Amino acid sequence: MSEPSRYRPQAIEEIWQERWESQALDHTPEGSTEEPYYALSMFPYPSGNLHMGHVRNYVITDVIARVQRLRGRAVLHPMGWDAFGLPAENAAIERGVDPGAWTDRNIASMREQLKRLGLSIDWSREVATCHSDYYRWTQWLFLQFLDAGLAYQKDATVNWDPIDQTVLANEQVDGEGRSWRSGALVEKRKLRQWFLKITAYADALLDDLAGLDGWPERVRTMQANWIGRSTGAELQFAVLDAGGEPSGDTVTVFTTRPDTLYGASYVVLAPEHPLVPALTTADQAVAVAAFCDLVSRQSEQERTAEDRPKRGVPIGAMVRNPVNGESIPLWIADYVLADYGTGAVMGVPAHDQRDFLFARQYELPVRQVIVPEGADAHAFEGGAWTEAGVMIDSGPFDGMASREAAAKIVARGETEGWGRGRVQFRLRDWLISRQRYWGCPIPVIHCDSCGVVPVPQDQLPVELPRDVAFSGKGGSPLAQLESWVEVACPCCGKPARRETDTMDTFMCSSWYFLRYSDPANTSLPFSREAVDRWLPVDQYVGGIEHAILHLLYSRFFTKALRDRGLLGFSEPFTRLLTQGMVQGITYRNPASGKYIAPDDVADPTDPRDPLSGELLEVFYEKMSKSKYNGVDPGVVIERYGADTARMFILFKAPPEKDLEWDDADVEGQFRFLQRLWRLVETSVERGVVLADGEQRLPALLAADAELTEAERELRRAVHTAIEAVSEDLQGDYQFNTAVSELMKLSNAMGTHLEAVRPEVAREALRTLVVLLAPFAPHLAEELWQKLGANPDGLQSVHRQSWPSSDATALVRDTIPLVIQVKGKVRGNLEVPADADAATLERLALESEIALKWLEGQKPRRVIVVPGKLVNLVP
RNA sequence: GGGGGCAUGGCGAAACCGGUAGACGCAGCGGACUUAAAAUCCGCAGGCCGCAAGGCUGUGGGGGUUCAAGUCCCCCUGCCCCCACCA
Repeated sequence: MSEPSRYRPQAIEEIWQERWESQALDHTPEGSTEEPYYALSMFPYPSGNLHMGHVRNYVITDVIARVQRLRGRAVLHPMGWDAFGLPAENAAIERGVDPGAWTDRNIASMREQLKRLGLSIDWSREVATCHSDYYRWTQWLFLQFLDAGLAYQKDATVNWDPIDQTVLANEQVDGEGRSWRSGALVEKRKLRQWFLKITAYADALLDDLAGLDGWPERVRTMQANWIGRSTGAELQFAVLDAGGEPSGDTVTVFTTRPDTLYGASYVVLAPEHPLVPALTTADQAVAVAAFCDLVSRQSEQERTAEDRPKRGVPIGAMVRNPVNGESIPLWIADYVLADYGTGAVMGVPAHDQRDFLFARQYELPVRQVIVPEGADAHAFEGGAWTEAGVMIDSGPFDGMASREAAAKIVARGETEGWGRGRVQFRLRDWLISRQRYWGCPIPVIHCDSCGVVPVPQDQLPVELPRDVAFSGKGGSPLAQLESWVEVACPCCGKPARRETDTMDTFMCSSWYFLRYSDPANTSLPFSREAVDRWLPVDQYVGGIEHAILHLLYSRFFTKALRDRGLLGFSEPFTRLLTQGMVQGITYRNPASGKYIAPDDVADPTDPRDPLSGELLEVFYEKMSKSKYNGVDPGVVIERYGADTARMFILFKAPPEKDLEWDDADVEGQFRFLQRLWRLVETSVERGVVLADGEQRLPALLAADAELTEAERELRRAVHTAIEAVSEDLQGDYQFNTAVSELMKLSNAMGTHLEAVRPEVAREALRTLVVLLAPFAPHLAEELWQKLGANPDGLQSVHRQSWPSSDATALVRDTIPLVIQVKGKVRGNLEVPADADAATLERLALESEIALKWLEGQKPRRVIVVPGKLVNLVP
């Protein structure tokens, strides 16, 4: 016997990757009759470094794609790059490199890192949003939105960095209202900005969530909350002049509780409300001006601080409550938001906690008009009663249920002309303008004569100029490049100016999944035929951090493009899997708060600060550089191979849960793969190979129904594994238990393989290797070839078909019957598998267990669950 | 404040529709092999009592439904996530 070879992933993985690539094994079958399946990972930003979060994401999608191929589907499994964005521009500013070249280098390096994972990606369909053959179509789609009236310009209040002279995204302003880069206090500025009218689809985006039953409930809820539909009413309060007569002005409030109208003791406007200057009386002018000034200088943080005291001033005017004619004062207050509802609310202190606090502070009347059902007293103290109840002190509505009264009051308002029902959304239109260089240019031209003129389609793409200077100061480099900005108007030919804003990168990522269906199309972003063939995406996989924005924007794009006739479906992603984070072991000195690198901790069982000797806290947290708890995928692959990394990630935790990286567990996975290697090695040495005679198993089964006990056991293990793994890989993906089923099968094979006839051994080996293929593709392929008599005689294991289980192999003659007495398990009884309930009851009653525990009593009741248990209740 | 989720051995986790809780693995312990170690193989392993046979107990806490509850219902506690002066 020769020296057994060892499993050395380094020696096989890259070889197989190259061979698969040269055979175009992962190319998307076009024009095939097989049913299409689209498996998609959220594409990465090309930072240049692959981290474990990426690895987890792509490995999960890869397993899904590989399983679907084995099941006979035509699979589209693409990859691309979300390649516009600030890091490239910062690299340009800080190091003087060209953002495009910097991005392309990162893409090249990340692509190589990805390929080492053995992902079955069709790289021929790769897209990068920063390449003009892609962003040309982003621009084309923008023009579609413009044409549909879904893209428009308006003045908006934005975060303005006065030092860097640029607009910042909300995420780029820290908690103290300072720019993340310049450190300057950010100002609010009004600038003309581009928006997409996502609110036009608010109802559809909300209502269609109900049909997305392949999405996590959590994500659907988050989107629903974000859209925030609330049903209520707009009510008009007439402004009164000094003599108490209507002045002609009207204040309109939005409320979800029209039933509380009789309890309104004041009306309050946002300080920015446009009517404030006109309605302020002379004696309040100074106080109002001072208050507005104070509010405008408050930072975002101050206005949203916890326990914010509510402040306001009366502006002098009075308004009339439309339902009872009462005169009540008009205030302004900082707790009313200018950009929600009408920017005005009615103050009902008895039935709104904020109004209650405000009224108490300024000694405004608190009048209860709804009481809890069954209560007759004015029953609350210290807060507002905000639930539904029964109406009191509300004129003709007294005694009515408040829900009913709400509708009646609105109806009366509609009759009398002071109220109407209204649906309000929290969702705002999407601000897509960025005063940045490294983004997709907005393809419009501003002409003094013609106004906003779209760039003609035959002039797309509007390319980003490469000869720009990056100073990081003075706003967008595009705006400073006169040669690029100055252009003839496509309409009238007179001198005009290009739009210098670029698009939010979320624009580019809102349609990339459509482009993969038809990536080489040079006349359209995608053909209707291709997009309708492959989409919607069958399974989308990515991080929960995109639960709202990216997924909502993509849904909006899909619906808007459907209405333009560009595609024929309403939702882009049929199923969504949000994978958990990858956490690294983290050491922190609790006294100093400093993080310590694991390498600097001498003894992990007694972790000490290497400098001070203090005891360290140990916990798992999301991997990050600053916490020294990251694990480099490249290092892991170098050491254990991609297959071990894949198996570990899949086995360690269910996909949607956080995963704790643990080197010892990685070792454990490696050992498992080594065992599989030896199992096959040993079989091959015994001459058990797959190339010949495999078809003889059915003959053996037919001719020799009396298999040995070991053969039956092994076959049962094989077919149990097929059933269990198949089950784990559909519906909810349970890769962790699927891997554990492979382990069980390998354990059973370790026990029985040498004791069974070759035909039975072959079936087990073949099944194990095919089931393993989606998880550990390189090792499975290597084992597949080792098992073949002629190394080139068998096709790739990845071109096999998913095994189906043989019900006869699962049949048992006897089963262990659980005997319970009064619900407690008291023992097992081996009984014929096909025994009926009466037989089971008799066997149970005759058993020693019954004799011992019933102590001669006759059971009052006997519950028989055939195939499972008998419960004897004395 | 509103909404969503989670809680099972030393650890990661499993458990179909209510039917033997802890599969599978990590760490641990014992044994075989070895001069020795590593690797490998075999075995043990929720807790408590017991030499053992065996018994009691056990899925964050309390109650309930049921022949039977990790699983269903009510209340409580702790942790995580999202939104948040949204009228």
